[in-house]
Amino acid sequence: MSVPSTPTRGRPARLDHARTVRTALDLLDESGLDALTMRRLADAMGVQAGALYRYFATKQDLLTAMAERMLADADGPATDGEWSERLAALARAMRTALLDHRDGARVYAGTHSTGPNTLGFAENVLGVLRDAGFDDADAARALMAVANFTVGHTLEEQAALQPAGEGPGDAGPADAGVLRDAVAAGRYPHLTAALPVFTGPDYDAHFEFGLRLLVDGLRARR
Amino acid sequence: MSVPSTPTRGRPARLDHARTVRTALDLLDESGLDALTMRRLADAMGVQAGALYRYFATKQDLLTAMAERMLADADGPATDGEWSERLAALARAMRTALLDHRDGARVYAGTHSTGPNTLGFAENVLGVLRDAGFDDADAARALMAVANFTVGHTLEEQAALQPAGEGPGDAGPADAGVLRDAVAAGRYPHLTAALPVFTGPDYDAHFEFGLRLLVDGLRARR
DNA sequence: ACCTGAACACCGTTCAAGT
DNA sequence: ACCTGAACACCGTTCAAGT
Repeated sequence: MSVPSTPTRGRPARLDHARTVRTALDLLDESGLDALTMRRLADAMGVQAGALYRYFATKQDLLTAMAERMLADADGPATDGEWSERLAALARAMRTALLDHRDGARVYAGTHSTGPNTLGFAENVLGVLRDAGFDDADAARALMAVANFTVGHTLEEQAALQPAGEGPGDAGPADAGVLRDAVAAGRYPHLTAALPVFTGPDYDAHFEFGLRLLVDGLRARR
Repeated sequence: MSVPSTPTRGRPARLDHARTVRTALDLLDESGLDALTMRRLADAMGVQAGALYRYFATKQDLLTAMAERMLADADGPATDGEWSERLAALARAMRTALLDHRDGARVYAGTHSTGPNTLGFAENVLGVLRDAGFDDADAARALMAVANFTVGHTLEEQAALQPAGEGPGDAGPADAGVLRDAVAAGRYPHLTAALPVFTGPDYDAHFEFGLRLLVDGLRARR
């Protein structure tokens, strides 16, 4: 009882689950997913690479823990208002949570967390939908549709964001020129007309458009 | 003029772009993306790993060529009928093209092809939408929404398909049990109700549901 | 021109041994 | 109990040298 309540006193443990995940997310933001290696993470924690395996059985487990932690920011209390606006707010929160970390969507897409943040988010979305009158099957499938769209969109958005040459997938600003040249080289009248919309950087509007389609589709179904 | 028109006569070249991409897709189907290394591909072609770099500047270029080739199967002539059914048919063709190869969605999501199959597919979708009366911006954004949903969905579907233990992301059939346990351990009334839909393997229905939402959303907008 | 051989600078993961 | 040191079995990529 008389021991200090702050366990950081005394010889601080160099490694623990939460601190390691936080450091990994910092490293992700600084250098991207491709540069996030167990060795570099160990370095950042002042430890040898092998020591990480006392806390994470595999690198995949680490990535899953990172994905779970990201979703903490999307797992807030549901806003009030109409079901359609509450659903949209949750989808926006998910996109924002992934955008908050470099390669966030790639990390999320490559894992399958069953942690409280991930399940809590799903629970919130399902609650909004079931309260709105959708049955179990429709609510479940609507959640999947919204989540899959959001992940697919954010994957694309973050690929377009990163500077060319970094990470896989030669997306990025330089990609716009490559795409323009490729479209110009062939006979793509429709693509030529639509090209300015693609190369334009207004991903907020793109996301809102797709989200609107899903919500309106759900409204038509109710 | 008198040389044989079949260049396969004489000493056959061990390497060429198209044959290498085909072999890489075969290897992908057999062993999955994580087992697709430049060394193993070189082995399958009867060549040293370094030799591949005469045809592909990086492994990323190889993956992009693979993605481009996959989409050949989605780039057929547009069917006739109503715009909504033509659009749905194109989305289904894309999903099928990705499903046709193990980890197909992961390969596709990690690349940004500007080849004729990829651009041709986009051109087809845009043509259907613009012919239906959508303006350039709406057509472009509708294409993105449908493509992003399709990729997100198929990513999820293929992750759930693969046996546990293989590839990253401990999805797979075993994942259903993990998810069930996690849901049972917490207080998730909505998730508990919806769980059978998630663990059920009817991905066709899941895809059709999301696709329907998007199409109905577009109909409401026209 | 096309490919080999060998190297460079890394990886994830394991595990006996130290403290 | 927690971490080190060192190894194992690999990677993607480069490049002089061969044919």
